[in-house]
Amino acid sequence: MLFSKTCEYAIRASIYIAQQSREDKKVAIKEIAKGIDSPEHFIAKILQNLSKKGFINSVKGPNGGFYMDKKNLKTTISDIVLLIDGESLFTNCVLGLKQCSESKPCPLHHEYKNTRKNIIELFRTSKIGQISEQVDLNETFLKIK
Amino acid sequence: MLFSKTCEYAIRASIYIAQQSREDKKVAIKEIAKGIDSPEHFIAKILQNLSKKGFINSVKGPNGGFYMDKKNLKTTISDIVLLIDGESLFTNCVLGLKQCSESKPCPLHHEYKNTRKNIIELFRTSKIGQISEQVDLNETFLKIK
DNA sequence: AGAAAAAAAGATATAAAACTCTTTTATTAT
DNA sequence: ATAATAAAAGAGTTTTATATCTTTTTTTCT
Repeated sequence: MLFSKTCEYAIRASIYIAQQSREDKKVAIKEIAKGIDSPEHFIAKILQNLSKKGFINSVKGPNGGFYMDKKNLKTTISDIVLLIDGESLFTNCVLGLKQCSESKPCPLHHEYKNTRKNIIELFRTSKIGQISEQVDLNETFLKIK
Repeated sequence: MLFSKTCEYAIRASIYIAQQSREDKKVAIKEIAKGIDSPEHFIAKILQNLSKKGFINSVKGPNGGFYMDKKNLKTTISDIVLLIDGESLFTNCVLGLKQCSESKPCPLHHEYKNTRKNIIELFRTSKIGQISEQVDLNETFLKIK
């Protein structure tokens, strides 16, 4: 697994919120949990965190909920991964060595270099807003039963 | 992280054993733990498992220890990952959807396809025996302090 | 002002991963 | 045969990730 469960949910939730936001809808936790098939209380915690860090917007009270403004629609997968899982996927040694580097490489360092570049590039260029469009067109899905 | 800690240790230990085996040395758990900088009792469990599944060879008693025969030197990283972490890295949806597929893809499915192919190819073609040669030549390292 | 809705915050519970310790079994050398 | 060595096996602990439950705060609507 590349991501923690928390991170998977965070990405899926962000895409869900983005999709609704493009129609100017705010969505409540309960709806998000259903929409991405995640535990309600768990995703609540995650949304709280995303909100505190400014990746999503929120309004309390009746007719409140979560949404994403123009700026936040430009958030990338990479941004979310960095927030939730930290930079380890992008920087840590694939074999878990603390000091692995170009000059003192682990046995997989050079072999893995290109793949890592691939991963970083992919997630850096994937914008939540853009991704959500495909979901809106029913080309891709956030939950599958 | 691509691998569990257990899997990282398993790979490093296998490479270490392979390296020593090419000089026809058997190695004890204690030496392996030192050689790859891992918790001794933890790696013991992992070696037990690798041995039971036939990926490494072992002999009990004085002058005993672990080694790899010709056949086992051909073991790939992929083989070890499959044994320890299972196939999830190679097959599971990157966003954690249970039913993600070509016909019902998650929002990252197509984007991630190539990267995944990369990962699989890399680990399928990386043989422990071959990797251990670079370590022997001090070109790459199993622990770095 | 009061009731209801919804997120924020805090505390707790459960499960899985990582790690440790102890006992047993097999092998070898004296 | 006995003692020593080393892996195998079993059981236990600690830590981290995942998930749940409860209370508080903010906002809106009547």
